[in-house]
Amino acid sequence: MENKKATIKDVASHSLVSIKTVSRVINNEYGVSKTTKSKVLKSIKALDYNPNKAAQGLRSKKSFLIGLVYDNPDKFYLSDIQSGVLETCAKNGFSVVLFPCNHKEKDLTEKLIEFAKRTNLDGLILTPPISDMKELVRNLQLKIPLCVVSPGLLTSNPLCVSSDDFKATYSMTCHLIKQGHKEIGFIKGHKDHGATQHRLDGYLDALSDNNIQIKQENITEGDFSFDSGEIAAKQLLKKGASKVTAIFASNDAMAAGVLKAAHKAKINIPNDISLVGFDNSPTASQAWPSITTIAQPIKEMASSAAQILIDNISNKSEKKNVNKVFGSELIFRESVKKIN
Amino acid sequence: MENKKATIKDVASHSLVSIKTVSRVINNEYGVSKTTKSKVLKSIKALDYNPNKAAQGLRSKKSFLIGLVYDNPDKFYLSDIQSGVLETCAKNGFSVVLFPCNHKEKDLTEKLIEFAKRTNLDGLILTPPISDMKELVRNLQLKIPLCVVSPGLLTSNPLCVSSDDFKATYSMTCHLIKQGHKEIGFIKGHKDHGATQHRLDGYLDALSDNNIQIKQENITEGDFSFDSGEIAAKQLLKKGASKVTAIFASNDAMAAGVLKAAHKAKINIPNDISLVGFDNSPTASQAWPSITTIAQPIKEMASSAAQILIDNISNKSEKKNVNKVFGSELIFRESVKKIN
DNA sequence: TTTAGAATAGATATCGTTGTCATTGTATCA
DNA sequence: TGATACAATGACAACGATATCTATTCTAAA
Repeated sequence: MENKKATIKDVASHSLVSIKTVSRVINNEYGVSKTTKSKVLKSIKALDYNPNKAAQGLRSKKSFLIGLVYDNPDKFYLSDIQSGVLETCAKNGFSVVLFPCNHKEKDLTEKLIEFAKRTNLDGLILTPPISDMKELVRNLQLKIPLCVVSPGLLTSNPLCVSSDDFKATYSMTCHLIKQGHKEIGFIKGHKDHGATQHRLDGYLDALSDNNIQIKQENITEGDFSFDSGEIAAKQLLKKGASKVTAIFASNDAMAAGVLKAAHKAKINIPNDISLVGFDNSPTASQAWPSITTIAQPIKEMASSAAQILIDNISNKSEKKNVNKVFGSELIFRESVKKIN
Repeated sequence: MENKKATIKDVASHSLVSIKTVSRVINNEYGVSKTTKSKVLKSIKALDYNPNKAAQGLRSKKSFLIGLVYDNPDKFYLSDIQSGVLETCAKNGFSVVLFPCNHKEKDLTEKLIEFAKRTNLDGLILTPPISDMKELVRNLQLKIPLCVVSPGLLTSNPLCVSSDDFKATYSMTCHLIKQGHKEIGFIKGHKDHGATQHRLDGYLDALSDNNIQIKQENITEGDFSFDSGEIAAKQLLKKGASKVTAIFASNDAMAAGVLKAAHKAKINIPNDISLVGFDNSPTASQAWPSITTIAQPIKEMASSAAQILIDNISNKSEKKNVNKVFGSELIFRESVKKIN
């Protein structure tokens, strides 16, 4: 049978110091001599001691719990976000509480506050499209430490990690142009996502900068879902397959939808039409043909968000405005063909 | 500004009862009159009181935390598992702590025990392939309440939810046979997953029961990954496309791999070869052609696992052996064609 | 009426930590 | 040498709930 769990008292008497000193060692506090510290550490190991989180939390008014808020149907994206946050939190002795939600819900702000209070969270990480909701972010950050991931617009929120969607889409569009494409269809993302506008802007600016006329009929609505990609593709393609020579889908799921539509319409990709996506999800590499796309370090971003948030919670030091921006990478595959 | 959070004392003095009575109300304990109860509940609402989990946990030696252990590359599967567990835990006032791991890790049992101790978990939910590790399950359940999801073999573990993989694969194989297929290729799953054997057995028994000869060359290895499906398909197909008329992949990811291999080899599905998968993941519905597959109520299973575990933790009553079995559903799509 | 037992309520100890403040020891300075 | 500063340490209260044990009130049966 297991012995009872060791407490700080056991460690204290084992190493012949006061419990306060043990506490100091546990929390890496200032004012413990090296010899005492190593003595205590030895006892901790010998007794297989783990601080009781409940007691720590009760006394220090912390819960060591961070909430991860999301409303994103993309499982691949979510999975990366989760593992990034998870790893960093674990490293810092924090646990993660998931909060899936519906960003269209009316009382979302209240629900989140209620959730944070009920669960006694130390902080919250918001992912798109929740991080895009300016008003919500503003209200929420008055109540609880926040770190937002890829917000649509730079808000007044002090803690933030973001990606360079504009630059990435711009580069990719230039790449298509360099491959000889001039009539490039574009499928927009979900209108509630900040990234949607950034990606569109990258596309538009690249066209302008290359003196290519922007045509509204080449730009279609989508919502980041596979189905919306398929529908949008039908629209772009029915205007005569001769029209657009390439399609830029705002994410890989929609690009996969385009692929399906093309298959159905017996349009060959990339021979008839080139295709690019965004996200570098497995969908893109597993499709046939494999899809040229843009990779962002989602996991690193999430990891970084967690670290920034934890530092902010733990540090009594001044709160700086942090906004870490991550770069993207173009991934070239089979779905793009040079023309002319 | 927010007032300080209300404590049980505030509620007690607000409703003019003792803190113990409030505690009784919170915990739905026996021995509080209806009038007192409603009075207290009113105060709780009025003061917007939430019990402090840390204090509750400290005193009652519970953490209200459940660990979800997984090592599964299938994001869709995981996502369903997570949301099922999450919902049920939230409903019961529990939080979920995720524990991704590597099932091949040597000291996994120790790591898990360490994790459970450090985080002070009240219970653990194990998913495949961790739930398939008999030895680990046996050792672990001595230390902490456990609920296993879809274990390969019925262990002595009292808490368990499982699916009828055998029956499902059997039915689907019979379906293929009814469509005129006799040479049916089969791609096995990862050898460490219990489901792998069950699914194979369903296939084998269906062939036997229909007096179809079992051919070892029609059965290939796989590991549930897209790539392994593609490789296995190449094997099955190179033996002359005339050989097998249908392929049964043990999951959808591998079925998608088969699809890619077929595309590359200019083999038309379903006209040249029929294809079925297992899992009913989005992969199957979004593929072109869409893939006939088998749906299991993963989310419900996960939800049920959480409920069973929580009941077991909370109930002082006798611990029954629980093994809830869930049925499957055949989903017919475009990838199967009747022949002859 | 009496009384047993159920229903209800309260006083106080306790869980395992950290916070506050006091005390000790030791090196440095005038 | 004595004063002083500062590092190192400890005693004890407090966090907010539940557990235990005791006391009161109410109800219904004897």
